[in-house]
Amino acid sequence: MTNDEISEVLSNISNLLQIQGDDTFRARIYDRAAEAIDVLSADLHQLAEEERLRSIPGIGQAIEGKIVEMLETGRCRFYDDLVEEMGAEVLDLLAIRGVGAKTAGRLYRELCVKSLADLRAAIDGDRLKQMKRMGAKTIATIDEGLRFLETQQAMRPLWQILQIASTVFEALKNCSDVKRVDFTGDFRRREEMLRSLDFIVECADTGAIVEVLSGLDGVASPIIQADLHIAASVDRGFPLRVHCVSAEAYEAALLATTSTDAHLVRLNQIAAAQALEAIGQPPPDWSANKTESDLYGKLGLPFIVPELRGDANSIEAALAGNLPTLIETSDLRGDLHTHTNWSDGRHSIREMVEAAKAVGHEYIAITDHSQSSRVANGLSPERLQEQIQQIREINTEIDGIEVLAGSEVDILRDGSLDFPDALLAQLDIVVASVHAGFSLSETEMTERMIRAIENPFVKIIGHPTGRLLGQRPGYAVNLDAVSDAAAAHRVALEINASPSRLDLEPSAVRKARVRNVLLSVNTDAHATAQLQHGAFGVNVARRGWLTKIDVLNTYSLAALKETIS
DNA sequence: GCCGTTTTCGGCCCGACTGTTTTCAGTCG
Repeated sequence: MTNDEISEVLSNISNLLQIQGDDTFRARIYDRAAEAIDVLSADLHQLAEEERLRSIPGIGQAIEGKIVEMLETGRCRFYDDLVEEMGAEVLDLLAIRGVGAKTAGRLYRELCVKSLADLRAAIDGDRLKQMKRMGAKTIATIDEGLRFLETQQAMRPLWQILQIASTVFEALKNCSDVKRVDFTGDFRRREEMLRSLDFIVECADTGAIVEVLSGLDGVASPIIQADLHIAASVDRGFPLRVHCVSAEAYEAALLATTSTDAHLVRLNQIAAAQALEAIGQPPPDWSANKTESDLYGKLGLPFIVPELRGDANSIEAALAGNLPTLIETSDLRGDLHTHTNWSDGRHSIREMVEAAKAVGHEYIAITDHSQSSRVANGLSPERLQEQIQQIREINTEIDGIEVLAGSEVDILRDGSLDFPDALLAQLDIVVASVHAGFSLSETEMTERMIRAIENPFVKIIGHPTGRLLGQRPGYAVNLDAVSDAAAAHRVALEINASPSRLDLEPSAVRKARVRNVLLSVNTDAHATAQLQHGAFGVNVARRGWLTKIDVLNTYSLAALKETIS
């Protein structure tokens, strides 16, 4: 098992113990151990071999034993027994905004709520009212949080499906009956939230596909459906579909399955105007043996990339000759939002800088948290001074990359910043973000963010809506007003590339672009490996119609410095 | 369950905010 997997098990143990009503101090120890492993730069296997697991703060004899068991057997019996007894679904309750371990525990023990569905039934059956300290407002908050999760239940964040997606892709590719395979559907359009995982294969034998899928860990109940589709599920009931087609029909089917209905309907209107049969299932004769490019060409259109096939707008733009040349991941020349172990990151400044250099970046900004973010070990003004000093030294010692001294400074409730201007003035770049006080009204939040934008030292607004994919909607804010202010003050809005954020989202990016806002695709990396997450952000940027010049960190170092000076 | 003791049990932790209370319990970042 990997560090991350072991950390997750320990964190789940902590939550299950708390829900069960165990001693909170005992339960929290598991969470602290999970956190300690989460920020650990060393490999647990290595530490175990050297018998140094106990050197990790918060890990004693008992947890050491469980870690060793997991490393050796891939299982933890103590955890398995808890799951056996309580069910794994009770952990889903903790994803609800406003429900922590205490409330989940009371719901579990007093109302026998063991899943989101149980909670829905309890709320609808008015059973929460009977609990102590459970007033109308609290119930409404829980109901609202649950409703949000219910809207997300049929979807999965892209990152959560990535691993199994690549496993299935490789297995299909290696199947001797399969001549060709591609991703299609939501995944190929690079949606950040998927409704299904779709593949298209050139293969005459659907039975062979079922056989391949049956042999894969993490894929459940593959069956052949009518019209050569194979349906299965992955990741607790998430739909997986494989479309089997002939060589002649392959690319027409790829086009049809990649496009949303809106995109395909518009394409077929154009086809109809030329007296051509509609593209669909089965593909018409005129499309046989044509590539996707040929098919668009036949309709008088340039090739439209999958990311822009979510609606018909790209077709209108193409007809008008206004299709943008979209940004590529290779256009990114630096990262302007990263963390180190000075605050809540895993690695040192030097490690982050070396890793950024390995990614191919020309510059990296170190932007640790500011003093108000106490849980994130935010830097005091004194520590920031010290860090600036150290960054300047490292910059002279390391060749081939420029290290910028920065800060991800909190935007306080009133829109003022968490550090005085005199300190911000010493930094090369300031990212300003909201980390607390999410419940302001839209007007207040908008004013708060605009006030931050108006600060002359602020160059980027970090994760502008605060959303967490599938977990938390963004806070109420008027993004049009924020965009206008950002454009006026030449402050960039961030596309936070952290796969669990992807904030701004594509439609907001597109609106910002129309308002002449500069954007910045940053990883918000808290560990060296996360410096490679830029591609997730570029997906969003592409779906938001961005070209290279719309994105601050595609600039050369000189151009960047001029822009942010 | 972990940690650190003038060493074997007693205390664990960060502060703002909210809702349900009338002094506090719980969540969140």
